[in-house]
Amino acid sequence: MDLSSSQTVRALLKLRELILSGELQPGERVSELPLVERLGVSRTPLRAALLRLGDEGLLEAIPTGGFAVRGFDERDLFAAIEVRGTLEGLAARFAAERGAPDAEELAALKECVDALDRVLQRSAITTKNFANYVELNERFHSRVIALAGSPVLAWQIERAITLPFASASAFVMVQAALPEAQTMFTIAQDQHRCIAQAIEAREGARAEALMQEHARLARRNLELALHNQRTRELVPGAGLIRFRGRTG
Amino acid sequence: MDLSSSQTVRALLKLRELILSGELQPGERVSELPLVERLGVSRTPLRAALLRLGDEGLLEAIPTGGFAVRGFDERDLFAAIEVRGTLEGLAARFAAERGAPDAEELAALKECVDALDRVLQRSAITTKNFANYVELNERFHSRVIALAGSPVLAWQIERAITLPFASASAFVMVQAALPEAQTMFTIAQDQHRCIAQAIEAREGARAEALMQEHARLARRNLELALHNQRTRELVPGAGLIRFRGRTG
DNA sequence: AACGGCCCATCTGTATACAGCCTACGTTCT
DNA sequence: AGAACGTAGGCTGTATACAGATGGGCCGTT
Repeated sequence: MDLSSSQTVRALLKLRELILSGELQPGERVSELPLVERLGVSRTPLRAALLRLGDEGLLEAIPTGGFAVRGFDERDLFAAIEVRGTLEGLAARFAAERGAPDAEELAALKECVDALDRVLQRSAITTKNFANYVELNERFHSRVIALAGSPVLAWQIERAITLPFASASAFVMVQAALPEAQTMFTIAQDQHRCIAQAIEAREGARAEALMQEHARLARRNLELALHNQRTRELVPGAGLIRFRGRTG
Repeated sequence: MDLSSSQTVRALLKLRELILSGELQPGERVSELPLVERLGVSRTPLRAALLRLGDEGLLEAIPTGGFAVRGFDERDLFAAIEVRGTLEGLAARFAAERGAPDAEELAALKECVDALDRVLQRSAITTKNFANYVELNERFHSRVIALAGSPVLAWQIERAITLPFASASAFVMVQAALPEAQTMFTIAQDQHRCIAQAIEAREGARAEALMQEHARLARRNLELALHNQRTRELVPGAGLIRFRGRTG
């Protein structure tokens, strides 16, 4: 059976989109029957999708049964980013301290940094080369994790970034809309390069610290974005975030 | 509906027990129909349990459909412990660096350390006061996480320790059977005390480092246990572990 | 008019029937 | 005898029917 077009996957994607787009408010109960006709799938695959989103953290179980949309505040976002940075930092350290790192994978990582250099040197990040940057950025992170050589760690990181605003490129789109954009991209890219160097030089502590700081750049982007009415709604899953004070 | 005695929970517990006890071999396909009669539940709650165990990491999805029992090797266990130590270290740092820590929660943490002292000073850890120690140990870890004051971090840690050999007290039972038992308990308890002191003194880096090292004690216990034929089968989920060389 | 109890609508949890697909075994052809 | 093809069995994915429980609304009473 083609899983990529299975009813379960379809329900999962549609439902996740429904939640992230804010059509379902935080705290709101997610009833099955209304969604059955809304998503065009039967209850069984819908339930599977609900269970999955519950594990992902977008939904929380209601004690009496069923699920409700989970809400987040700023501190939750910061914590999620810090968790990702910590785990990716661990991956960077593992990669650096590994006994026999794959020379090919190391070369692939450095190639990735070079490719990012070319994208950034060519021009400012616009919507045109934006997707390209995001893809390279994600590839960089994937390669560091691959170099760590630990399936369990990779799996845990994967689980940790299921929250929409925790992943590495969650705020890149926000970043591009900020006045500080170019500075941020420059700093991030320098961190990419230093991390690759640290891994190659077997400097585990340095690689770890750099990767953690790299994640904190995402936090700074988020802080800037949240204090700006215009960029606020660009944050992924903005509808789930309970802003302090008045809402945007 | 009483969730604690629901068919889904019953299936989940029985199935988890079946996997951890080794009745289902790693790599073996977990078919639904045979389990329906074996567990006495219908396919629907059984499927829910399978999905859940897939998210927990005990099962892995088969590309063509269904699930298989996941296997682990020593490196996987070490990575899982390191991940837990890293996240709990983060929690300890959060707890230490928190703006206004709850004085009551801090007192509860110190009370927990004192209680552990009393258990350890009274006598050697035997099967008698063993459960007591495990409970206090888990309470200590819970209280540090509570002091961190981050629901997202707590949730991520909860998710990270779903692997049976990743949790804080996974190897305590093994530890008690080792010749080095008393030394290990003494060291662990000193770490407990120092972590509490570091949190109280707002020494974030120290609290984090201590908690990480505390987790590495579990790793040392595991290493000792795995090199001993007698203690090897005491490791939780031992049936899932592919030992290097010949099997025990 | 306010409060309490009863009833109904609705929802979840569960069981089961059905359809398509994968796999493995047996048979047949070369 | 070996390989390839066909068939049958079993398995998963999906849909739907049924039961228990829960919560809200309405009506009656005070």
